Amino acid sequence: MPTSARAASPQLDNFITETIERDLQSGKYAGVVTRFPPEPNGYLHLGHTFASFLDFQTAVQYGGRYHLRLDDTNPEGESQEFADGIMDDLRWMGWDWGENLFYASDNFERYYGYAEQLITQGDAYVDSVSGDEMARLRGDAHTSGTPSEYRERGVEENLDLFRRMRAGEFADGAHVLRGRIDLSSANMKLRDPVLYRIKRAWHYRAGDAWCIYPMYDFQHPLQDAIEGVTHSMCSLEFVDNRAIYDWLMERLAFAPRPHQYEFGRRSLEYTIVSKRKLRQLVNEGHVSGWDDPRMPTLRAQQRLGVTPEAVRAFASQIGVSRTNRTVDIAVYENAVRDDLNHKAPRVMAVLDPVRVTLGNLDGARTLQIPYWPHDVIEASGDGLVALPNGARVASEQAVRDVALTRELFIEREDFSAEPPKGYKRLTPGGTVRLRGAGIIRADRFDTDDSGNVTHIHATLLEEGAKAGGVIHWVSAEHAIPAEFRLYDRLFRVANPEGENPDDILPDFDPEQPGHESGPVDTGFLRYLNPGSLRVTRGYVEASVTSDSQDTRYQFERQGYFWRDPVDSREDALVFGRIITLKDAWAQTQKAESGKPKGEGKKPKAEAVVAGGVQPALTPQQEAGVTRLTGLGAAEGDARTIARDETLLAFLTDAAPGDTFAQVASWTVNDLATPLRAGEVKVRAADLATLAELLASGKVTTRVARDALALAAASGEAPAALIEREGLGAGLSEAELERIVAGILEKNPAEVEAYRGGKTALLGFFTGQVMRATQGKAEPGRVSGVLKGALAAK
RNA sequence: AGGGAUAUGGUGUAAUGGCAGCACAACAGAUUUUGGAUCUGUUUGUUCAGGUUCGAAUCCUGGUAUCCCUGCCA
Repeated sequence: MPTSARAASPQLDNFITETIERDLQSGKYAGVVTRFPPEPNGYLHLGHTFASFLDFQTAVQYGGRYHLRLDDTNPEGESQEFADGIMDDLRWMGWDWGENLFYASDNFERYYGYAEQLITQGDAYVDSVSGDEMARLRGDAHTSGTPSEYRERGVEENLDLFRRMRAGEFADGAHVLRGRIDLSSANMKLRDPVLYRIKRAWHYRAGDAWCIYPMYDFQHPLQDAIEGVTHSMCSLEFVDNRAIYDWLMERLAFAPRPHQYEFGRRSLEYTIVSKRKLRQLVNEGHVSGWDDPRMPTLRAQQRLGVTPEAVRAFASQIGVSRTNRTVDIAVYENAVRDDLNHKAPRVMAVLDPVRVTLGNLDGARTLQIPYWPHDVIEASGDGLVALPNGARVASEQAVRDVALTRELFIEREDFSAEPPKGYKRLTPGGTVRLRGAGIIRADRFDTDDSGNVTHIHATLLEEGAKAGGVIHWVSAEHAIPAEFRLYDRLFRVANPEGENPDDILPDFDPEQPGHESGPVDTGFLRYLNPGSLRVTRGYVEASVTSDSQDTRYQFERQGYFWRDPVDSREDALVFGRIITLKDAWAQTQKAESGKPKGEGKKPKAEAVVAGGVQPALTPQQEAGVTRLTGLGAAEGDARTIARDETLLAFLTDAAPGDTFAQVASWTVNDLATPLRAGEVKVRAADLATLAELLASGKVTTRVARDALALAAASGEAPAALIEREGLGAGLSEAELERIVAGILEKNPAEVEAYRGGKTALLGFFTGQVMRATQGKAEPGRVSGVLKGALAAK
């Protein structure tokens, strides 16, 4: 149920929601409108999950509206099939955008109108140089661009050419429409970006109605504005494009207008999400298709049997920030397991069978074995648990019939003739519990020529027998044969698109060419995991035949499985493994099998020795340093000031004398940033009295700095400000003690923790006192009084 | 190289001058008719060097590292 999943999602709380809350508070927008804008040229994958979740869930959280937008402005590679696929996948995830479905291609006419408006305003022009020439003229990082000879065409000529571009009078590439912004901008995006290009291509929706198509940088902001989007989120690589976004909004005077916010992408260990590489995997047959359960596409995850709730839980858990990050695959696996644990009834299947004969059992017994373990039953709120068909019943009724017969199968791995230390399953002469059926003892076993165990002869023991472990089993007569597909990670390394110098290919053949010399972009193929799909034939207990096809099970001790929705048939069952159970035994085995010890952790990056070097100063700057230190400024402050025109200029009218050092320090530490932003209204000359007040102990450092910040913003003289606010008056001992007592009373838990030894809380209390006294308390005294008060009683 | 962005345990993310917290992972123990789940506990962190401050992950200065931009893709 999407609704319950939504309710279960924890609140988004990140730098974007902070902005939204401010915007809502200030009344900038009446409500929140977001959009998810995929281009229909491929299928959605786990990476998109994050972006769509962020877009949609943010709107949900603020009671706003979310739009689905197909960003189909480049006909190449786009199709209705992809558009439909995207919509199917998003609906599977539980999203419902109702009326708010948009195709960029529906607005080609409006974009065109805005383009003419820009031309008319002189903000856009038709350029007629070749692509190569345009790239050359754009310049590079240290050369500014050169205007093309067409940049100064008149409005009429531009309009005429643009209309003829639309009319199809020119060949592809003959002309483009460019924004006239700034050819010398350090932001390359602003060097007259292309707005429209001529491209004779069949559009899957617009057909051949257009031979010019708008570029992303032009179309996207307009479409946001047309839809009434308020907060437009995109990934980090669009940071530079925001300048075009803002330019367009300003030139076309949209109000209220949307704003763009960028977030860091999330990639996932052991997966790739590059459209080109995914296509390569499909086309070259490394996987069976876009829905091969090992693929990161949503349709593949759907076929794998992962639930949308799990995918959403994952999306909400990975966090939002302004850094691209790679998420630990364990987070995804945990979300999948955690979701299935309470949804998947337990049944038994033997994937790799070996025959067991219970010599003392004649005839069949029918056992009733519970679908759920005790802990899931206990965790059920209403005391009811589900049957595979979904009906909720009392836990005693949540059972299925399982036949116990003389001939059984158990898992090959659950018998060991030479058990390793700590092995808890069946051994020669040893005992083990058959899940739900009792304890058996292995009396003897047969092997084939190569020593493989072929048959175990065992005895079912009486009640009261003891066994160290429990294994699963099925009746050889009653169980249903089935194929099992055991999926593992598609890649052997966490970062298949990276270098992986430590990687050793499993079957490395130095004769085989291509390891070193292969094209770089196919390098990821060498990291394919040869064991990513293992197929076995075994048996599943007969009870599953009466369950619905989409039942997800936990095959006890094996993992979560369901019928492959494509290949499984009534008379030829195929079960795919959604995910394994966690396997603590495998962990300890791996640990035992002697990995080199002392591997510990990787050494921290060496401290850079040259960390403390100061930049070289020009002779003139050196002279400035000498002059400033002569006036009393500290060496470090002097060096900072001498290198900065703004700070230097500010200090020219500072009073010489005892107060200079303090004023210089404030200039560097408190005023530098607002000074450079041109936001400081106070003069350095006015700061001398403040420095005197501080030096004479009339005000505390804290009050002085608060006054400084206020004065800088307002232009008022700081001394007058202190006078007006009454911040100069000292605090009597009695007043301070009263305030301290009040604070201790208000924070009993912290007081107790402090007395219990958490002395770090002294900082917390100090902060409380400073806040309560508006900084008037002297920190030195506060500490003493606090310690005294906390020690008392 | 010019511009832009970013940096908190193994991984991801909080802490908006005042207790470095949470999740996943790992480890240990308890519990268990799943070597699952659950419960308890533990280990591990502010990129570096200075500075301001009673107090810095947070403010200032400088360094380092990583990513993005120079498509008529999005």
